[in-house]
Amino acid sequence: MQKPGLPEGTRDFGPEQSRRRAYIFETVRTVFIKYGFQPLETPAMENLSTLTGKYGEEGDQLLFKILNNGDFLKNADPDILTTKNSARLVPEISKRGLRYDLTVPFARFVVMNRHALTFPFKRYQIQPVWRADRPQKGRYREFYQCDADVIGSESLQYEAELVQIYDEAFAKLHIPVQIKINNRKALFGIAEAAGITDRFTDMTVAIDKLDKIGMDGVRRELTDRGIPAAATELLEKILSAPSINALRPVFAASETGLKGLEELDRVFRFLEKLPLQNDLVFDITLARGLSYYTGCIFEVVAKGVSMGSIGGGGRYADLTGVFGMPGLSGVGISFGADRIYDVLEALACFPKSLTTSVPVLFVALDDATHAYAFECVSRVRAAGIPAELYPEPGKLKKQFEYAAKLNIPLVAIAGETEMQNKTIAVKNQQSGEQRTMALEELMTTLGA
RNA sequence: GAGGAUGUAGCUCAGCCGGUUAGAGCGCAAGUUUGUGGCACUUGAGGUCGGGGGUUCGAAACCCCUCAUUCUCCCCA
Repeated sequence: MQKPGLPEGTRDFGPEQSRRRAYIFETVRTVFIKYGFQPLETPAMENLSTLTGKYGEEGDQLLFKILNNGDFLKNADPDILTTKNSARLVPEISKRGLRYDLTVPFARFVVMNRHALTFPFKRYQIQPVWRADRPQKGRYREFYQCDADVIGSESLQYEAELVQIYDEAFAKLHIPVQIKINNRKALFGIAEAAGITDRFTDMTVAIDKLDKIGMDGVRRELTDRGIPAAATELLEKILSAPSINALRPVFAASETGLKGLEELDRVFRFLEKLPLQNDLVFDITLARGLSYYTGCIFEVVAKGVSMGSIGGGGRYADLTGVFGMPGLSGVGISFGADRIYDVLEALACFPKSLTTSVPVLFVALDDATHAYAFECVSRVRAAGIPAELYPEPGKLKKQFEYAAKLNIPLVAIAGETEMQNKTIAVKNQQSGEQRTMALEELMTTLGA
């Protein structure tokens, strides 16, 4: 016998968890559909060549690789085998991997199906992704993303729409959030102003941590990364007055920087007269890791819960270029369903109705009434009402306990008398009240 | 990749410096109640103390190794 277990960072979802997760997916999906996004599903595994090189060096290490089938060592290069160089061995023995996000598979899909698609193409996708990261709080090795992307248009209208989607979905989920927005071009403008465009990535990584490690920490980080003191000083000045208008003079010499501010301005103007239920804030320190972002970038954090970001996204000018279809601009957002789950739990914000499986349980006392109850439960189901019948007639104690444990609010008892009178004794589990009624009345109560 | 923490009953955990038959709460099963759950009481089942090795008269406890889980950093949803 072996002890059962799960791979690190993965989880089972019991009935209640599954119902709660479905609630999150449905809420998000409903909003996606409302904004005209179309469903898409792609395989769990992709060719490794599709995935590698898209997420930076770190990302490649976090990819789950799938071992080739068959005698995969037979054709592997013997030199590589003997040198034990893992990095070089991987392509020899693995040609597929689990997807790391939904955006790259989407780009692959768009390129492969360009003739069949109408642009701008808006798709949503709700599927699991896998990352070989070290699991910790709010971080799993298998987790769901709910993505909405539109590709084939540069209109900033879509940035505004995606903000509305975030706002609407989180309002529906009753999670108060802060939607942060920034623009990679604005970030580049800073680098230009500071004369450190060659250290752009180092710079963004450092200032991204401002709210976490403070200005002193950022200064240290910049110095450690070898950014000159003069540039650091200027950065400090810029970060201390972070509003779109305040940045304009700084970017006087940076065309890209000004363009970034302009784009941000457009997005805010779209939304100006349309009140949001959550905060939309410009945050110049927001950087986001994925290197393919080129324009506006988003991140969502829940207020009052320390959980990292529960959503993120942005615009990428040329995501499909690597697959041979350049010049197609896209913008998208992602909801981190698993973290949203954790936040909803921390906030105790799940609807109570999600704990009930069926509204009524039928119970019987002996074989004869069991048959009668079977008829009753069938008729109730035929009317479209979920219902259950306990499989063992007799001991009512057991049957009532079953109803209590499954949170079933009504128990319908079929006894000798009820069967003869074509009625059913219905007990309300919460109030303890019990009344004998015709089956039709029960169905009416349950809203048939 | 770097560093901490924790592994004892189905679950959550107690078990202090090594010392008799390893405990509690919850849960589970049966009963008090053969047409009525939650409450109460009674009884019962259930443990290779993560695994391996070592120290010792004696190890759940101390040491080493190993496996697993979890948290932090890096990075991210």
